[in-house]
Amino acid sequence: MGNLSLRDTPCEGVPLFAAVPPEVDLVALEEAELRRWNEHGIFQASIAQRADAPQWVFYEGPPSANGRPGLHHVWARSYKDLLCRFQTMRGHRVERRAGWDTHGLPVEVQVEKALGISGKQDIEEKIGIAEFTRRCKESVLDHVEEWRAVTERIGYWVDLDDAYWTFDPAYIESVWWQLQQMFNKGLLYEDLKVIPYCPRCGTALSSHELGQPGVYTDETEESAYVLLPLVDADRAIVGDATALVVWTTTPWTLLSNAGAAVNPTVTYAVANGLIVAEALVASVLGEDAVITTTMLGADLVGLRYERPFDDLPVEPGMDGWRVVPADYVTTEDGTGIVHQSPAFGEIDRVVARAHGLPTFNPVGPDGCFTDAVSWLAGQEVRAANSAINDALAAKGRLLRRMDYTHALPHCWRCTTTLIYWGKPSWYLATSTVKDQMLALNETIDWHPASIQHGRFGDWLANNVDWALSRDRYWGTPLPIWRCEDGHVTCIGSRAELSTLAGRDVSSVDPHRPAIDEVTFPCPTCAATATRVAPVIDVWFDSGAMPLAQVGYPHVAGSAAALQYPADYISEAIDQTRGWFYSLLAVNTLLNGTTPYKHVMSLGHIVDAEGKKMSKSKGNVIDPWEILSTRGADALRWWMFSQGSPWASSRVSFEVIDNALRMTMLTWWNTFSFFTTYASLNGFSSEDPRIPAEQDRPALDRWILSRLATCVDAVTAGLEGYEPLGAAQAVQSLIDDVSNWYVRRSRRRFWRTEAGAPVEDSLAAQATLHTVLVELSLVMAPMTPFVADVMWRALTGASATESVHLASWPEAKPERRSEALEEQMAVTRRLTSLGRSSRNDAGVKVRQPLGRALVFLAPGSAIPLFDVVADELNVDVVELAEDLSSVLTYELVPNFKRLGPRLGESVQHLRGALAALDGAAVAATFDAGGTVSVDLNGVAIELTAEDLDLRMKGDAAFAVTRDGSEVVALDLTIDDALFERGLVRDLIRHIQDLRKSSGFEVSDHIDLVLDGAAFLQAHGDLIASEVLADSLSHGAGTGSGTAIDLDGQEVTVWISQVTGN
RNA sequence: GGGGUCGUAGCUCAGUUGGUUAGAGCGCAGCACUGAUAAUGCUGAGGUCGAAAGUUCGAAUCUUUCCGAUCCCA
Repeated sequence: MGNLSLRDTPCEGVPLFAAVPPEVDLVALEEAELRRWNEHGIFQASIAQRADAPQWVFYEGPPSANGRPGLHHVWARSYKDLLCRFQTMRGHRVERRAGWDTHGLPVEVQVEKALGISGKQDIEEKIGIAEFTRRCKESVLDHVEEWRAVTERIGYWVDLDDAYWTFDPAYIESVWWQLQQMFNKGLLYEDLKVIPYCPRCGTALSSHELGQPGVYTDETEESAYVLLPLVDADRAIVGDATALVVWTTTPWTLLSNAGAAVNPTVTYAVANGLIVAEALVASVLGEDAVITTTMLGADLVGLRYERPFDDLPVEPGMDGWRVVPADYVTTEDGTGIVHQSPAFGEIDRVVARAHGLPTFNPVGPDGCFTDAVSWLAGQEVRAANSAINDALAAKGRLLRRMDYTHALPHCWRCTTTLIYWGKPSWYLATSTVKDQMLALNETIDWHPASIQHGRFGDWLANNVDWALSRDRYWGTPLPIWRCEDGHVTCIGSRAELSTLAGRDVSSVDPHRPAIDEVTFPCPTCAATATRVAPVIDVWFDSGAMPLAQVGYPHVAGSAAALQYPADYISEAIDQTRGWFYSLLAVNTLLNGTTPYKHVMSLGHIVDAEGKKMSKSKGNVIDPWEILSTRGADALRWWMFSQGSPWASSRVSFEVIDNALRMTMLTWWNTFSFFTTYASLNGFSSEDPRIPAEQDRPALDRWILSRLATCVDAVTAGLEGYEPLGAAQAVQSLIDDVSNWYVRRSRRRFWRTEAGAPVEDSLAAQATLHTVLVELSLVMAPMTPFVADVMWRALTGASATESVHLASWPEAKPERRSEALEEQMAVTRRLTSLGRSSRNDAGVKVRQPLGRALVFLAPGSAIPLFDVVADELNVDVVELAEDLSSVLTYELVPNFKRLGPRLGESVQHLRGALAALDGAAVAATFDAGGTVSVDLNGVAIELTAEDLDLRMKGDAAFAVTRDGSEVVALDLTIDDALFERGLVRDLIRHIQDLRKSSGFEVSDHIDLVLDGAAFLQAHGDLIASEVLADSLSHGAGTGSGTAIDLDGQEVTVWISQVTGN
């Protein structure tokens, strides 16, 4: 019977499947898909078709476009895209607006480099602020193009044409308005900020500059143990103490002393009339010092003392020179009491602010004492240490002076030793909303969960006010104007500024320097108010993004366009103190709510050695190297399937190729296999003869159950922000489809067995079709390109349609059968055991065997015996019931049940069970009985559930065992079995010959065999297996092919049947 | 120096509330299949779960300390 006669009759109007080759050029495929998506506006359509659907809000954390996008950016962008695509298919409207973080020091530094200049002086004098900020903007725009290209190429769907830009005037005005809200609540204030400062260059150094090699080198300074005499102290607490002792390595800061800090939980002692931490008495006061009293630091709080120097005038309301509590104080060194000078130590400043200590700054920008300290005026501060110690000694306030060597930072430009110096700065009072932020943090769903109370929670708990101002150029200008009398006005828009200025400045560039030129009469005193110099921290820009991206509230329609809060944000873990924090801080200050509900905090991409990628190490992988050779889906799939998103991941071409081969190409091959035969058979998924799913063979129902299980797992994984579980579920399904379902079903696709019912083949094709269609749906968010190509090929969709416009597959509980899945699992385990037996016995699968005995644990699922038999090439598989002759049971306690009941003695139970006859126990349990076992003299009753019965032992068979499951192969090979083995061998050789002769798989042949007379009895089998229309024995014409069948020579002639 | 995360097979990584047989892929060794074929599959070897102590009847899993890696901060 010819193949054509077996063709299904195609349904009208339903297109046939085109055969797809197994080789695939993913890069070309993806590029074609990108063009198609663009041409037909698929992304826009995916949002537009859900115009009335419930929103699922996503915020794009704006990348700072000051460099080329690297692989780590692709990493984060892939996870963003993943969930946005998923939630879209789930039926949400997911608007995604791109955003660019455009301001900031890194941009300025890059422009400085490009211009060959360095430092603020150069910028102002050589270039001018106007030209400089113009160049900064230009530089950002340059890089955005590269970002755009990568973003599109990886399939990250985000609206790049309607992106928000932090330099946009509407954005800046929204930032201003948000700052004004905070200012009006008294949350924006000016105070000193203590910064590492180079007195020679007159500039602060950034932490980045401090991180340069060679910046920290050892310096020796004259440190001092200083007495602070107590004033009006309560003797009940301090006993005979007369003074506190503090230690400082910077005596020059004593002029501005404002308080002394103790740790409230540390024990302090009075010895020789002086107070120091008890643990430090010997090191400060000597081994022979005698302790007369001890007390907790908390007891000392509030004590007053005489200030060491009184050069600086005390103003009304100042309340200093007392003991305050501070948890950071330790007894590692010094005296356990720490001198506080808020203008010269950042911790001091924070402590002082918390406890109302005054601040003095007698040091000028040149690093020298000012005239406020007449006897030191003009002296460089560190050089004055010795004179200061002399003065203390003269007053009897110096306990000890000594040289002390420690590492200090130096200016990388001029090697001058840096000092920590207080500079006026603007702060946001975030610490006033610390508890609120902590409470909001409890409502945020973090992935991984450890961030919530770990890195992020810790960071919030230690919150200090946000130092907002930056003395730079390219940033959002701080919207504060001040007159000579110090009256401060905070504006919220250019319109407001116009009103104050009495002229229209609503189209003035809100950047420096243009905005600096706008002045107005102070609303309080009418003196001229000018803008204060600083710009704001770029992190505020990004934190203000939920409102600012729509220009709220000034832009018309912005209130309606607001999307707040976000359901989902995702960035790398370094954003914990960056964007994750700035978003929460800004919005807590503004309206007391969290701006995001779910966060995915990603690990870093590192190189194959686990080192962070950096330009200086030269180990950076350019994303294009992968995108142009393996493609975006390969990269994405590797990311999602390789491991936890939050663990750092080692990337290399090797691991990506591996992921590609293992799953993507297997998947494609299965797809190709399906289309090959669907095309050949003229299959239509609408064919009315296709049996209903529940009427299909077990193998079909099994893979459909596995499919439903997989869909459920992917849904749960992506709904739960745990993509790894989703990817693993797909991976395992693809493996099951390819390596079990297709392999077991191949003959059903061939359609060559004359007697086989067409329904069976249709069932197989329809089943595989369903699996592949749903697989393309669940893979769509992960590998959007391949999924779309497959989905359209499988559904006959046109070029304007897309899997990304489709709905997520529904859960189909009716398809799932745990029992069937377990049955198949047992089947596969037994098959594996049987193969192991064959391996051990050295009997190849082509050689048929008579029977296999299988043994299962009581209550085990029953395998599909015919499948096991077929896989193992045995005639029968028998479930053996009485094992006592060849096998026995090992009785293992069910620890989970018995542990709590028996306690410690459970450990002896296993030994006690050895005395029992396993087979007898099994029989008793089967009959519903219980057994009694003697455990250390106590009789214990055990039920079937209390014991795990495992097979053990061996027999005259080839036996392989794993746990309770055993396969014993009967190795007896009689003449008949042996002959059948030879026939299989011959068939294989003929198939080889067909192929080497260039025949198609569907070509029919005429076959002539000469030799090995026993073959004549197997003619029908041979003929049907090799598609022989005729088979004759005896010499053929021409030269045949000689085949050796275990010593018997057979000569074979084949020729193609023509005119069929 | 402080804090976070991580240490599981030669390599890259899973491991669901603690349960007595710790898994996968790659690599390696052997074998099979030959109608998805320069493809694929199977079988196997390989682990004192970084170290030590503790909690527990029982620890890869919980606690503490130490060692190492890495990130953030100073």
